[in-house]
Amino acid sequence: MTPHDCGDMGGAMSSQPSQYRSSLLRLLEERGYIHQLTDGSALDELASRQVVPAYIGFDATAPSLHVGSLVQIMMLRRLQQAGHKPVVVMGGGTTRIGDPTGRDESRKMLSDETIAANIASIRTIFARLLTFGDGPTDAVMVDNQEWLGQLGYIEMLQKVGTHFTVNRMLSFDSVKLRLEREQPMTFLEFNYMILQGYDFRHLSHELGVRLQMGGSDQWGNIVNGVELARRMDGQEVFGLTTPLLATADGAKMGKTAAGAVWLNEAQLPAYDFWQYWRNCDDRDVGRFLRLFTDLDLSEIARLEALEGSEINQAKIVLANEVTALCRGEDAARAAEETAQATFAQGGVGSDLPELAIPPGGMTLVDALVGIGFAGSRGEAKRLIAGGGARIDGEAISNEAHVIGVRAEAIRLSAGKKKHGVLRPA
RNA sequence: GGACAGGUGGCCGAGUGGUUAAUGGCAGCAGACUGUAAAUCUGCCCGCGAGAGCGUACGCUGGUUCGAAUCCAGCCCUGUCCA
Repeated sequence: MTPHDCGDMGGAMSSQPSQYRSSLLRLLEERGYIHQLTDGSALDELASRQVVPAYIGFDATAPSLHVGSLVQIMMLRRLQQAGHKPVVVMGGGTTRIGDPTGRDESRKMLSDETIAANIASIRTIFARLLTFGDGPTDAVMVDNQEWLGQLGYIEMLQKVGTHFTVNRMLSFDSVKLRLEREQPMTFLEFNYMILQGYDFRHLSHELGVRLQMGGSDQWGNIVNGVELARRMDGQEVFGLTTPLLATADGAKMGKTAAGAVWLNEAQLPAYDFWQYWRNCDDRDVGRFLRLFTDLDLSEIARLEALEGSEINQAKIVLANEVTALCRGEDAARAAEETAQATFAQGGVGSDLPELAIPPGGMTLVDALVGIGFAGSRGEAKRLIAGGGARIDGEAISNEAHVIGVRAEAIRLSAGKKKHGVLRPA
């Protein structure tokens, strides 16, 4: 089944000239997006001959996607850059089922209103990175609830169910994993792969979509769709997956201390978003520049060759570029200026979180909690005891310390990276 | 429907009457070292309280006991096997 790769999660930059002729596959290959492909040469052929409408499905479980989905979003951008048509499929229907892939537990059910609101919110990030419209290579967004919601159960069993054998379904990783770990998998979830396969077939049939892309964990689901389209319509369609995006130290991408790295401003301020990229592992810089920025490969090669502390220049470029793409130029500039003022000059920047001090002053503990650097008073005290709390750069070890009101801004820090500003109310 | 095994802190996983806010690992936070990197070492890691302490917590509800995550009963949920 899922042909696992040989374990090379790195850039996989092939030194030999590309085997592909189409600008699409060349572009995707040289920037490190390709992990597996169902039929490379046939797709290459198709892409060099016509506009290929291609889709990627996204979940609607939260009001924002996070960095883990950015590879897929950027891949749609590349697709459009190469002259093809991106189709964004929102999983309004499948979110009601819950993708069991990589999960031990069933997902909570979301209400229709929540799902609709999530989709509306997620739409904003796509609007930044893709050009939508009615033209041949303009992006479109559809919600699979539109067709899945129509499907009657009997109809579904007859049309789609006959093409799946339980034997095969049981052999899929997503199912096997649950069974092996003796975790429950409901019939509802078991059907997820059928519905996702049906998505592909539907889009192929109705919109002429020829390619589905996704993360490497989606390989099984994608292949199901490829086979379903062939069986139901005799139509050849293609699948392509990206490498699993782990950071160099092995962590799944997109999670940090504070939680997921959200793409939407409402879920994560631009300054924090910028910092996420600024703080990436040295080893990830080149790969991230290729995947997440539009910079020329020659420029990227120059940046990633920087050694020692010089590499920090590349990280700043990375942070600026990605933030500009996802949040806009202004947000990127403000974040960089704030970082410069805060870290390089030891001052305070305009983008830092702020907290007003009441006339009578306030305790350090309350300030740390109030500004969000500590989740509880106890946590704030531990931070102070551990020597991590600083006022104007000076560590304060007294738990009962009271911050007085001053005319100028006071710089409050928790550790070396989290900084905030206190101002008189 | 039956037999058996289970449900512990963000996750994994010990603990089978008191010294258990609960061993250990992972994740996370902070300190040292650095380059706002990695690796390493050290400390912290339920809430409230300055503190003694208090409050909550080991699926749910009740019970036994001076005392329960630990014993008993009922219920809910999960897995394995059987029907």
